[in-house]
Amino acid sequence: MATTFSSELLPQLFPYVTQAKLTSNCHNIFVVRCRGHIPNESKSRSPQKVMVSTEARSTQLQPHDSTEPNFLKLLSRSCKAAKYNEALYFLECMVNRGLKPDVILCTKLIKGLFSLKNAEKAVRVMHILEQYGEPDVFVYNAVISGFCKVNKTNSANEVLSRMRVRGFSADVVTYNIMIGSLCNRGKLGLALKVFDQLLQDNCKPTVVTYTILIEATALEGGIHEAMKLLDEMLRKGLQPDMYTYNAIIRGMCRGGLIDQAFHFVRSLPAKGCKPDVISYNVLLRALLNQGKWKDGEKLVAEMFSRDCEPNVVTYSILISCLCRDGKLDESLNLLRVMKDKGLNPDTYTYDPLISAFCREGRTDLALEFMDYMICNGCLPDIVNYNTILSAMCKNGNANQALELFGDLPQMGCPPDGGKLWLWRQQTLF
DNA sequence: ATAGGGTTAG
Repeated sequence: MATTFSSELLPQLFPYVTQAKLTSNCHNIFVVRCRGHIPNESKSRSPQKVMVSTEARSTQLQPHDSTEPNFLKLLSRSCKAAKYNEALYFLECMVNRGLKPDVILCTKLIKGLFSLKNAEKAVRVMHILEQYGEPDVFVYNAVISGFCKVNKTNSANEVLSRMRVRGFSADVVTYNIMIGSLCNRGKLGLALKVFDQLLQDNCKPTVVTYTILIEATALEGGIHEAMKLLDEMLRKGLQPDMYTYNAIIRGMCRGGLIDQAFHFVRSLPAKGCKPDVISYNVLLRALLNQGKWKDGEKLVAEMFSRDCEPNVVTYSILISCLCRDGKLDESLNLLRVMKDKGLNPDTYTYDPLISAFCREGRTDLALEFMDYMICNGCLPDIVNYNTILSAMCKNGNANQALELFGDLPQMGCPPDGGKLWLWRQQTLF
């Protein structure tokens, strides 16, 4: 089958890549060159990191020896620089010297450690606060949220009882974290039970609570049920915001009710709101999914005229749908247009193009394209790699796939659950 | 200092 893209277009778009095309193992060359830009947190705990600079000298906040570093300041700096392991070290130095830990910094630190997937250390910070400082509900919410995000419900519940034992009761944010987590895992029924608990606990739901439930309900129970929740929150005097309305719009679009979605969007000004770029993106996606390109174009024009300019996601949607319809030339063209407008394509933007090259049986071009994105400051994520790995396996190039697979950890992109999937693919051969 | 939104693979 002939490729649907013109090979002349590539050199114009990717001069750097095509120039290097003839060198073998091009992918790795780019990888090595670009890896230097990957920000890498210093994990150093060496004493020379704990130097006192003049501006780090003692202030009035914490009494300490003037020959000793100001650990509070160092802690704050490390947190700001997202060096959380280092920050934990300074926190430990602080409390070892009898200084009281700062609760706000510790909350940040907990979030940061969870983002490094280090729940254990995050819990250690909570313990330090309990022992040497004064934890508050923000701290416990951060820990509960961290556990919920990695689906450790039991640990989250333990923290919940722990905070209660210490005299803190769950607030609406605590409830929203738990409700949101359940909804994300498709357990709307349980989420609604927790919602009942919230009400019995004479805790007042907020617009966020209802928005979470509306989103999940639109997905599971349909838009009709979701609209009932919208009515309920209005009856309670809660004012929906664009998060809420966009959840409704998305629900309508997902159910194929595009006309109703448009009608709803047109009614927003009367409700004191106006559609934002997300509302438009949802509508655009729905139109293009039905192949309504003319209407899509009109909508994009409206975005410009309504002072709601297309953003990276808008372009990603257009590029994705063009690729789906086999219009690779136009996709590549659009990629250039968005870059000219100063928008930075991300992994979502590039993936449909990678996918399109793969569909043409050109995993070689897909790899080159990946080099191109790396050199444009966008590191491929696991989805991008899986796109290529999958194509390689399908084309019977399992060895090539395995080689690339082996490179993932050093690319700063360790394989996900797709590892199992890869082995499943392998058994086909 | 904490909670909710749009677009990628299989």
